[in-house]
Amino acid sequence: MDNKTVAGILNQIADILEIKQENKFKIIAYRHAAQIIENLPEDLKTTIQKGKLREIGGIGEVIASCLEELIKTNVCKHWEKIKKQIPRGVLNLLNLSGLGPRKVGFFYQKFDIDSMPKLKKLAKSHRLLKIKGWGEKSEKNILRAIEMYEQNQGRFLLGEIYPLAQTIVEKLKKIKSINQIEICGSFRRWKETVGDLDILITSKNPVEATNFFTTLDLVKKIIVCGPTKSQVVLKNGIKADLRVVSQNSFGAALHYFTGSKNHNIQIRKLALGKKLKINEYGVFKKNGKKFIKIGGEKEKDVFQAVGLPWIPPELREDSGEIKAAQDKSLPNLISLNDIQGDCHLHTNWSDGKNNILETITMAQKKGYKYIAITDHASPLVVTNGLNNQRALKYIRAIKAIRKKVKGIKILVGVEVDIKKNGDLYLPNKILEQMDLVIASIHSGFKMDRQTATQRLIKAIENPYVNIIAHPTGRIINERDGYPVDFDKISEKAKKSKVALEINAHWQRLDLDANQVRLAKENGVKMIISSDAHNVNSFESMKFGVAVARKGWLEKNNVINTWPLKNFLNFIKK
DNA sequence: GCCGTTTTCGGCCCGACTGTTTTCAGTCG
Repeated sequence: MDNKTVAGILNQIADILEIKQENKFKIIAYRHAAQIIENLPEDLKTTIQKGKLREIGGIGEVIASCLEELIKTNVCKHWEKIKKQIPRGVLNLLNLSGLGPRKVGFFYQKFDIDSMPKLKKLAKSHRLLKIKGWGEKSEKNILRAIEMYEQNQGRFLLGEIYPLAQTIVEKLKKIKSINQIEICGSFRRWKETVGDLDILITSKNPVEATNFFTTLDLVKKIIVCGPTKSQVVLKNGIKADLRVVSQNSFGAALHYFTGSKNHNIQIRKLALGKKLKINEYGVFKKNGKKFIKIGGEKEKDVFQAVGLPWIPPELREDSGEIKAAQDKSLPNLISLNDIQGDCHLHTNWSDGKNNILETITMAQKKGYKYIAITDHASPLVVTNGLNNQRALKYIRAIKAIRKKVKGIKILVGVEVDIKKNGDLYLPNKILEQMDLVIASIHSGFKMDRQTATQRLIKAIENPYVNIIAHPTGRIINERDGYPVDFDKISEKAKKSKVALEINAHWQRLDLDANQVRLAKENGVKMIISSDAHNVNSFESMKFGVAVARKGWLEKNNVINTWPLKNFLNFIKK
């Protein structure tokens, strides 16, 4: 049972407790635990084996024993018992916008509604109108929520939303009464997926700003429209919120709407201990019965009020950043400007779009000091991969072109497939002619943990391999990665001077932030690569850097932030 | 259910908007 499944079970327990209207703090405890397990960088099973489960804050006796039971037997008595009380279909209704546990519980008890079709039928029958507190709008909202759910489920990938977000900001910037604009939420924290866009602005004329926003040509539907808060659904299906605050509250609002929720809760708890109140309007000090505002224009006011330095948004996941800030041990995070070279690039020698020279020209434009051309060597037809003969020609071609290029070091590289048995698709006598060898898996994804681990370890042991690309093979929201024993891989990679890749393509982001953090703790070096298949995709680098930042990486952890000499030294084995 | 440099019991973050109400519960983030 993987961590995601376990987290799902904890959330399901919380859902049931909510519908049953149990103690809300119990519910929060289960949800909190679910989030902890979901963000755990290693297998829960490993954590349990190491005896570290009970050391995690937020996991107490009850939940810990439930987790142990789940890992051991795939079931847990408490869960088995409780899930019989509320049908699965009822829980599913909680996914409808505007429907919470009270309403869902009410429908189930009063009308035996346990599925969306039944709920739809009920809303259309107008039977609800006879009940006090329910009117026509409520009925319409239920039907609208079902329609929206059917059209669009789940979160959007950051990379697909990024250009849209930029467009919205550009449009809002044209309104004179709007001063500051910032997209907050998981977008500002650079989460790999975003559920919605939280846009924060300051404006002298909130009504004008709100009207402009809700009537943008990108808007499909208006859901909420108040004087300071509005919410719309955009044409691609994502929700976007606009909040308008005054200038002197901007910092507090920025912090508040950036989240994460759990991070905010921790900060506000600290504030309570100092007899302060923090909300989206500012930091307030208690004076008798009144509260006096003592800050909030700048985001750092919030942190300062609770005795902390400013914490970068990427770290605000309630995963140790507050303690690190208290201990003055926050990492000095890597930034996009630190990247000296991109060493995973494809050209039209395999499945890339541009030729070698066009690729080099783009690298020069980006100001890189070095790059590696790394076309596929693979039996897969779709990759147009190099075989032995073409690989030799390819090497000669790059060498011929690089003679004519100045100011940037061009490395001859290859991304060679790792076969099922862990051997590489090219023989060592060809690999030894490359400056840099990336090994990666492109087929045979269905492996158990031991097989996958062994396959990667064998590749790492090859004396010519420098980098393992997209180490888990996942595609976000499409394909789970193969399960690997991360400790073993890390240990072997460290020993063999092999770097693990952070693949910056926004559909991959592989390693992910939690794995990156674990790799850092394990002392493995990493490399951030765009895996660009055309020159426009060089831009993906920022998403990879974001993953590195979310994984607490500093410059020294990432070999392509190093000067050329040090980089070459690392890949010379 | 979890937690503790005021606590092993008694707390647990905070406010806007909606839809239906005449003062508020439910939902959301």
